[in-house]
Amino acid sequence: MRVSLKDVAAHAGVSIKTVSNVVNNYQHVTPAMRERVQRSIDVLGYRPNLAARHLRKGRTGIIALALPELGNPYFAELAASVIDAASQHDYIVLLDHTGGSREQELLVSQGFRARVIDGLILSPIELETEDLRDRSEDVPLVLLGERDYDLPYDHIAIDNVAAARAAVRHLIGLGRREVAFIGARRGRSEPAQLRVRGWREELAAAGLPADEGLVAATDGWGHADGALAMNHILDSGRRPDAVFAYNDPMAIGAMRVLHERGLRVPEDIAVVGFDDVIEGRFGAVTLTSVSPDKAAIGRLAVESVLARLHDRAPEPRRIWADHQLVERESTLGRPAATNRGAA
Amino acid sequence: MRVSLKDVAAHAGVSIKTVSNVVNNYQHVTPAMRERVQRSIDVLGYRPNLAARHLRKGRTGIIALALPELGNPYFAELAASVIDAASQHDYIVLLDHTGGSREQELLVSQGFRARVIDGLILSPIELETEDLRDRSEDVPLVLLGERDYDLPYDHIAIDNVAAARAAVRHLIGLGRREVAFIGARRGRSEPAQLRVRGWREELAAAGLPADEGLVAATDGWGHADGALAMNHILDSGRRPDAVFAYNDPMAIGAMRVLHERGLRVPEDIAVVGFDDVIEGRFGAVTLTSVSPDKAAIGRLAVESVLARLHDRAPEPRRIWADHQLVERESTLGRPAATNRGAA
DNA sequence: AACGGCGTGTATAACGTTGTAAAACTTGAG
DNA sequence: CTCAAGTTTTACAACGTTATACACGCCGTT
Repeated sequence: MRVSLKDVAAHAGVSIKTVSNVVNNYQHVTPAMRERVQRSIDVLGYRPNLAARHLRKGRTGIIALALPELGNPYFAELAASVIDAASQHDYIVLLDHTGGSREQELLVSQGFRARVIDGLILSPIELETEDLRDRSEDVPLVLLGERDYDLPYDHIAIDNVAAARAAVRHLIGLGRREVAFIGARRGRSEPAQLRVRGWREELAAAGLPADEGLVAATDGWGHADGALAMNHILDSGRRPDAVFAYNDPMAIGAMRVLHERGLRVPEDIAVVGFDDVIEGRFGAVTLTSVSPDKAAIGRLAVESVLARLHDRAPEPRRIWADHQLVERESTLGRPAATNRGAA
Repeated sequence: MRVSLKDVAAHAGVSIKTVSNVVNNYQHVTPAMRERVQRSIDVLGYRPNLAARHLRKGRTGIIALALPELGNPYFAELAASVIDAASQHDYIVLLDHTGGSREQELLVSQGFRARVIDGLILSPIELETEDLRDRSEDVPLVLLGERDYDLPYDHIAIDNVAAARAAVRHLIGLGRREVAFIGARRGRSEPAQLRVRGWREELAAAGLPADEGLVAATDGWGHADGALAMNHILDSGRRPDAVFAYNDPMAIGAMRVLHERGLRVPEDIAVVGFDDVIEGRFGAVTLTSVSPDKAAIGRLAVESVLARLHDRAPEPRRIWADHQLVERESTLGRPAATNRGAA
């Protein structure tokens, strides 16, 4: 059986509370007493029972991180950064994945999935503002990612509109004129709305038409969805000279299709992705991408949720993380002359 | 404040234990009483306190899954499969990542990282047999992956030697004669030993020499490590006509180097990876790979750890999951004639 | 010599739940 | 109408921890 405070107390010949005081570094303990108790702790191999501590203090030391998709390396890297940040505050991270479905996101936000947590960091895809409005749960919630919510929760994200505009501006600067957008999500909600808006705004700023036929909606956000969307655009007879994808896996899926159809990247079509995942640096054509500061996002998310947990909670805020555009082969140089007006 | 059994009991005018009986579907409760209590539960919005339940029962309902690397999509997919399998048994998964370092793996195996778990599924990289031998922790442990341990724990893996032999046999069957192996790990431990052994055995079976100069050791198992290893082999003046990589990211890293150096895949050099990650299906050259049955591995791991937890524990066993070789473009066709003996 | 104040250690009562054993109700037979 | 046997409900203790309030001894001061 596991050894408890009582056993240590008996072994050291002191009261239970004194042992507890030593374990918790309570200040009013003489060095002699502290050492005597510590020796008993070491001898017996005592380790505190977290359930009992939790029951007493009302804290578990666990925060949950709910992500739509673990398979996407962006989220995997983000998870790693959250886990690291949390461990620096002696917190453990319970990873959950929602599959990006509204139903699962709702369950998570209302605390039905993981009921042993002090705080929750949620990266929603389909969840609506109204879904969160009547959240009865009392564990602190921090939102992550692109969606725009008007709610009393901290929200950490990069400036998606600005980032998308930078990507499109880069393409236009290379002489591209017909920039497709891949990954506007199908369905009533529009999670990619900010990036589409950035695309639209930057085209307008450059005096170019925003051809809505160059915006491809998809069901998911994986390689296959990007490939499907690219095929869809090309099958419609359009021939853009650039593609901006919602994320890197979709960009890579699109590049595969371009390769299959004999279109060269970047000569015929330039491609820009989003998230800067490692995979984009090792393809036959390396991928230009918007690189969010994942480490900062993870750190800020943990700090926000812990701040709220410890009641040092300021007003709910929107916190911006940095981003930058990383240029690689997929946008190298100006378009090949042959491509213009080929259709 | 949160509502407890006591509050519900007061509201329904019954004892605490009766409410508990209703919550736990205890059998000796009249339908009338059950409904009356249930109504109070619904009205007050009662939700059980897991910490108290844990303290009382000694179970948390959480199992930990410790993986070396979340960024590798193989592990991400595996994690998803474990999470799904666990949720079918009403268990929650706490994901931990060790970075593949011996120190972290040791901490995890001894329960210092996550101290609130009923069971542990660990995929070790560097951990030695001796490290686990004097494990004092009493939570059930299930091992995952390639390492070969002679210890009283369940171990779930595919037959790595057979899988590696199948990959090499496929290459030899295509007429390849100089097959390099990328990813024998540097350092005293040799986690890739089974796959190297398969490589060696199959070459021997085909009457081909096992040129140890074609085995490249690396520090890690990512894209960059594969690229480094490939460069190392080519810089040494050797010119293999096939490469078998420890995993898909390394294979893709190697393919990038081949592309940069103007070597064609598969004409000049065929490439086979391991794990069959999604990324391998969307490169300019799709990747032939050994595909382990990840869903089965996750399911078996969860079932093993829960069996041990519930004392239906049989002898420690080695459990084999299926695998198959998926052929794609990177091994399509026979070698180009020009390449032979080019060096 | 008595007293207040301070620093250190201790008994006790929670936290919310479930297992045990006993009490309180049914039911049916004599 | 009583009693035994069975069914349903209840009181209470325990799980391991920490907060509260108090007791004790030791100072220096009056």
